[in-house]
Parts: sequence; C-alpha cells; structure tokens
Amino acid sequence: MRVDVTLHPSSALHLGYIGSQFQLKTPVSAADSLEPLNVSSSPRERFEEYLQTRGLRQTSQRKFLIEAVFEEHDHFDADELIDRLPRRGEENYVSSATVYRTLREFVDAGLLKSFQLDGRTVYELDYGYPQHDHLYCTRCRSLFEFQSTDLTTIRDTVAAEKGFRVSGHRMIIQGVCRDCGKSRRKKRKQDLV
Amino acid sequence: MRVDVTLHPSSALHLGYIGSQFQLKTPVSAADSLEPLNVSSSPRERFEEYLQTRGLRQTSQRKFLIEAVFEEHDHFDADELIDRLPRRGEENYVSSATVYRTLREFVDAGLLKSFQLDGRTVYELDYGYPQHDHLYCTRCRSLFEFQSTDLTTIRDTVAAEKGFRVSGHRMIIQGVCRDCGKSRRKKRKQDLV
DNA sequence: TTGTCTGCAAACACTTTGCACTTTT
DNA sequence: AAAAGTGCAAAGTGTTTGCAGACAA
Repeated sequence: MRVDVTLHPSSALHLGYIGSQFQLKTPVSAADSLEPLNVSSSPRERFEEYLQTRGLRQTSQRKFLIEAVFEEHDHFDADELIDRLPRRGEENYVSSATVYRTLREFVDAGLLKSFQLDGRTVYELDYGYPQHDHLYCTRCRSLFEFQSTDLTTIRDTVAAEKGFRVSGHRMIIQGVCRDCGKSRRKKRKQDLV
Repeated sequence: MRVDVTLHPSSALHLGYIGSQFQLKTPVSAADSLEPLNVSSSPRERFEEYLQTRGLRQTSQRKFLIEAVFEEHDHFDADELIDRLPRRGEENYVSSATVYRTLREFVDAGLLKSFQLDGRTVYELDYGYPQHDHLYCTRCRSLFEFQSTDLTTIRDTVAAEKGFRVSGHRMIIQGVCRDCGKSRRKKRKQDLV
C-alpha cells in the first residue's frame, strides 16, 4: 500500500530526540530551505536503532544509501537518487529494487517523508526537520518550503468538525515562482495552455 | 505532462458562467458534499463550446462520456469510471484509451479537476462547484470535502511572501474518519504499523 | 546456521501512443 | 475530401515482487 503522505509510525520516538547534539548539514541548494533542528543522533544512528529493534540487518547497501541520501538536502525521487549512485559494475552499486525497498524503510524509520507529485514519489528529509509545506513552480518544477502554524490550526479545526483523527496533511501551493515569473512575464494568454 | 493538480486554463470563461440557470444534480453519496453552484449552461453545453472553439469534433463517445461522468457526483478514477461503462461489445462501449483521452479533455475544458492520491489520478467535478479541499481517511480510503476561506488567505499570504504567482493549491488532510475511528478504536500501537 | 537481504528479471498497475480504420465537418 | 477521433495492441512509466544465491547475526 502506498499513501500520499507517509508519516513514520514511530513519531513518538522521533520527537523524543529533538533538541540536542547532532546537527544536520545546512541544505545546499536552499535559498528557501528551512533550518534543520538539532537532534540527538545522526540519521545513521537513528536508522541503526530502527534496524536493531526490529531484528533487521545492517548491510553495506543500507549503510551506503543512508550516506548518499543524507548528503544531499533537496527533494528527490527514486530515479534522481539512482542517477547519482554508482552504476552496475562499479563499486558500491545498489540495485534499484534495493533502492526502492530502502527508501521505504527510511520512511518507516522516520528519516524521510514522501509524497506524490507529477505522478512520482518525491522524498525529502524528515528527521530533524520541522514540519513544513510546499510551493511548487509549475514552470521550472521546483519545490520551495514554507512553514505556517496557522495552517495546522485550520487543519485541526476542520478535522475536529468532521470527527477526523488527524495523522498529517499535505498542502501544495502551485504557481509560478519569482524567477520564472520574471523571465516569461509577457507571455500571452493563449500560450498558457 | 501531468501536474498533480490540473486547473483548467480557461478559468476566466468558467467564472463568467457562475450564477445563473443551470443547476447540477445534488451529489448523492454526500452527507459531506458541498452544494453545487448555479451555472448558466450544462456541462455538456460547456463542453460543446470548448470543442467548437478549438475545431474539435462532437463524437458519440464524447457525448456519452459526458453524461456518464456528470451522472455521478463522487470522486472517481479512470478505472472506476470504466467499470461502470458498457463492456466491449455492448452498446455505447468506449475504449479505455478514449476514456483516458476524454478525461484529460474534460480537465482542459474546466469540467473536471484532477489530483493524485495513492498513486492514481482522481477526478472530481469542477464545473459549477465551489473551490474546496479534502479530508482523506487512510483506513477506508474515502474522501470528504471541506471549504475554508482562511486556507486560501494563508495560501495567498505565503505565496506573496515568496513572490509566487498562485494558480491553485491542493490541501489534503489525512487521518481516520469518524466511522473508522469508532469501529477500531481499541487498536494497540504495535498494530498501527 | 538461520533467517534476512540482494540482484535479477519478470510482473505490475496505470496511462500513453502508433497506426489503420472510421467518423465528423 | 480533409482532418480529427477511435479501438486495438503495444509500449511506456514508475514501482513491486518471486526467487536463488549471498550475507549478517
């Protein structure tokens, strides 16, 4: 089963770790990115813990992937990730089946969050990052983050009215970003189709 | 190209029609559905207009599909629609290729809106319906609608801050609906994974 | 040793497309 | 007659899965 937004089931544990020593690298491509929170252990330590408590194994592929994923701080999909991993035959090659399997584990472990965009599954770092939502530029297809507590308030109010027990939400604002707006400002209506 | 939420490009025209004679049937399955607005022409008339202005043709399949789609007022995906259409060999059979093609046209024409959920494309009536968002029950997988002008206000504020020109948004609140909450209230934590 | 994990290839679900034929204009 | 639309089957995507051998515990 695949849910549009997958929240890690072990969020209690997760929250327990917020606010101490480990600090994630600041996002690179990220004029608009949010500051990471401090967390008590690295993603890698956290994942080890997750594996241990479930009797799962620490394989070279999993170790390699966690480094690869947490090196970058952008949104990515499975394909983009696979593209920047070693090819078949090269050292540290990981099959795409394993990449898919491992990404799901990262989501379960609370390290990544995933959602659907343009038909594919997009992942982003979750562990140590504050809750946020996205602006999506339909022209250049990039994602920008924003935070709004008001949004959460509305969410909870609406949910309460309908008798819903909330587990999360996904808000995506679509439009044209500043840069794309600049470069193509004079587009005529008929071209917008 | 497929965008998570597809807004019809001809919304100016669309809006021009709100507020007159034609009134869509009230949604059926709809304890939680919103009231349709009055619009000046039926979806069918609107689609004819759309076809004419583009030099496209009125085929029996298109006529049949528009009736079939606007008969129901729920959310649906291509598969569900195909299921309630005549089978191959029967009268009025429409191939699934044509169903897919036509659904895209309905979206272009501003009759339907589409978005992604659980990996598939979900459609809902747009023409003559007010802007709204969704609650999604992850247990029974049903969608409920809600309206919130506050949400739109937040959206516009956020977008303005980031220099975005907004074309739309998609908010989905996930959780467990009232009914599902009742029937499985005593689930233990370990089962929730 | 035991059970998990991996890579491979095949399967999958959903959607799109090329093409020859049909239909609308 | 010309252009657009349809059905069919085949091809695409993006992702999952069955299985035999590889490996961590």
